[in-house]
Amino acid sequence: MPSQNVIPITLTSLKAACSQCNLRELCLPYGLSEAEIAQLDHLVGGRRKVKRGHHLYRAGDPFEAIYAIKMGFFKTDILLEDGRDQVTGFQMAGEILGMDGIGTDFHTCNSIALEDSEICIIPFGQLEHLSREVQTLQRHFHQVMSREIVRDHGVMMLLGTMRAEERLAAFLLNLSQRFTARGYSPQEFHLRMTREEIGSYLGLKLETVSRSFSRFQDDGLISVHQKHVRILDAAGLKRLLNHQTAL
Amino acid sequence: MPSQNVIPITLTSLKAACSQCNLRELCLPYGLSEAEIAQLDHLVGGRRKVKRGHHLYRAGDPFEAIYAIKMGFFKTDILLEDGRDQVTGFQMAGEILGMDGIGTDFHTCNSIALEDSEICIIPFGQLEHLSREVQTLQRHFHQVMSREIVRDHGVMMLLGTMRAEERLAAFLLNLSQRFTARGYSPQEFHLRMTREEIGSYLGLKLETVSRSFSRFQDDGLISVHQKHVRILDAAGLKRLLNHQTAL
DNA sequence: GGTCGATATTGACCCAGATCAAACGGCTTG
DNA sequence: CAAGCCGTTTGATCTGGGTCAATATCGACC
Repeated sequence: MPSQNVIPITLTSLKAACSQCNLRELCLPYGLSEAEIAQLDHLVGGRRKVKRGHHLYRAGDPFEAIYAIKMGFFKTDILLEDGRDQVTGFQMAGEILGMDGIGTDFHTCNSIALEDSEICIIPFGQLEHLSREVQTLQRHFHQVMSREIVRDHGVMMLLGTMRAEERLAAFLLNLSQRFTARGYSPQEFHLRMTREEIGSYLGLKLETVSRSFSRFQDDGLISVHQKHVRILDAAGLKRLLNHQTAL
Repeated sequence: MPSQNVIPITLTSLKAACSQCNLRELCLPYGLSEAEIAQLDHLVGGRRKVKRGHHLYRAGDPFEAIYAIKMGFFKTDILLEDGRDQVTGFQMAGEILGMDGIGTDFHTCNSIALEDSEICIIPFGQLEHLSREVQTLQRHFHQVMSREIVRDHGVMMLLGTMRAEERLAAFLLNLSQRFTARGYSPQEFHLRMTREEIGSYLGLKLETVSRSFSRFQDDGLISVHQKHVRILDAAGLKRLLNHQTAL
C-alpha cells in the first residue's frame, strides 16, 4: 500500500532533488561538494506524502529504505505487548527516519506524521552502494547514525536524572534550537504534538506536562496557549536545567 | 598516553586476529565469509589492555577508532557540567565501543573498564576504507550501529515507562541473555558493577536497587550475595515484566 | 590479622509526580 | 449555532521511590 503514494522521480522533478533542495545543509548531503550532491540526486528513489495521523512505517514492516523528511513533522513510538508505549522521538524537516530497521531487516518502531508531510525515499541498498563510491557520503551517513546514538544518550540522561520541569525545559530548548536551524523563530513556535505525546517522550504524565507549562508561564519563562508556545526567558529555562539539584 | 599500552600487531599475533578469534560470531565479523574475515585481519590496528577502573577513552577525546572488546567488561557514562551523571551502558566481550564519537570527531561519553580488560583497536578510517570494498563488512557495521540505536530505544522505554522492579528484572534478564550468548551460565553470574552503577543505568537510587534485589530474593526469584547473582525463576522475572501495570 | 574506606543492606520518613476527578476550551460536524 | 468530542487545565489525594541515617560486610593495604 505504500507504493500507491510514491511519487516517482522524473526528469523534471529531479530538479528538486538534493542538489536543489534547500534542506541540504541539514540533511544527508550536508558537507558534500556540488559534484557529489549531483551524484546523490540518483539516490532519492521517490517522494511520498504522508497525511497527518498516518504511518510512514510500522514496527514489523520490512526494512527497505530510510527516509529524509522534506517537510512536515513526525513522531516515532514503540508499543509493547502489554500495552505500554513510548514516544522515542520527534523528527522535523531535514532529519532522517528509519535507521532503526537496518539492524534487523524490519522496522522496530512506528513512524507517524503529526502533520501533513512529505518525505524522500532513500532505498537503503542504493545508499550503501553509493556510499561505497562517494567517501564523503559514507562518512556523512555514519555521522548521522552516530548522532542518533548520541541523541538517544541525551534522552536517557534526561529520563534517568532530570526532574519534570527540567525535562520540559530541555525539551523546549531543544525544539527551539532545531526550529532556529530551520530558519524559524527561536522564541515562538507551534507544538505539533499533544501533551500526552510530550509526556510519553519525557516519561511524564500529561497532567504533569500541563502543570509544568502553567508553572513556567506563572514564572514568566514562557507563554502558552494550547499548542502555541512563546519563550520569554530562554536564559531562565537554561538556568533551570543546569541548576544543581542534589549535592 | 594511550599509545603506551598499545600492542602492535605482529605477524605472529595476527594469527589471533579476527579469523582466529572465538568471538567472531558476536563481533564485527559476524556473518562474513572466511575469505572476507581474512581481509578483516588487517583491520585490527592493535590491542590494548585496560586495567579495572581505567578509561578506554573520555568524553572530549579525539575520535580515531572504535573498539571491540576482546575480553572484560566496560561501562560508558556521561557527566554533565552540573555534576549529574548517568551510566549509558554496560558492554561485554564481542561488543563494540566508541561509536558515539563518529558524529562529532570526539567522544561524547566516558568508557571505563569494570574489570581488567583487553580490546581490539579498529582505526575508523581503515574500517571505512575496508567497508567500501567489502560489502558484507559495510552492511554488518551498519547493522551494529543500528542495533545500538534500537538498544537505546529499549533503555528509553525502560526509563520512561517501567517501575523499579520491572527495570531491574529487565536488566537481569538482559545480562543473563548476553552471558548465555557467550557460553556462560544463564542462571548464575557475577555482577561487575556496583549497586550505584546499576541504579544510575536504570534511573534509580542505589538503595532502591538493593531493596529490589532483596525483594526478588524474598519472593524466590533470585538469590543474591553481594555481586553474585543466581536466577532461580526466570519465568517469574519475565512475568514481572509483561505484567499489565496500568489500564 | 587488624584497620580503614568502599560497598551493601535495612529502616523511617517525606515528597514529586501519579492518579482520580471535574470542568473548560476549541475543534469539527450536522 | 448547537452538540459532541478531544485535548487541556486545575484541584485533591495517594504512593513509589527518593532521602537521610544507621549498621553491616567486604576487600585492600599495611
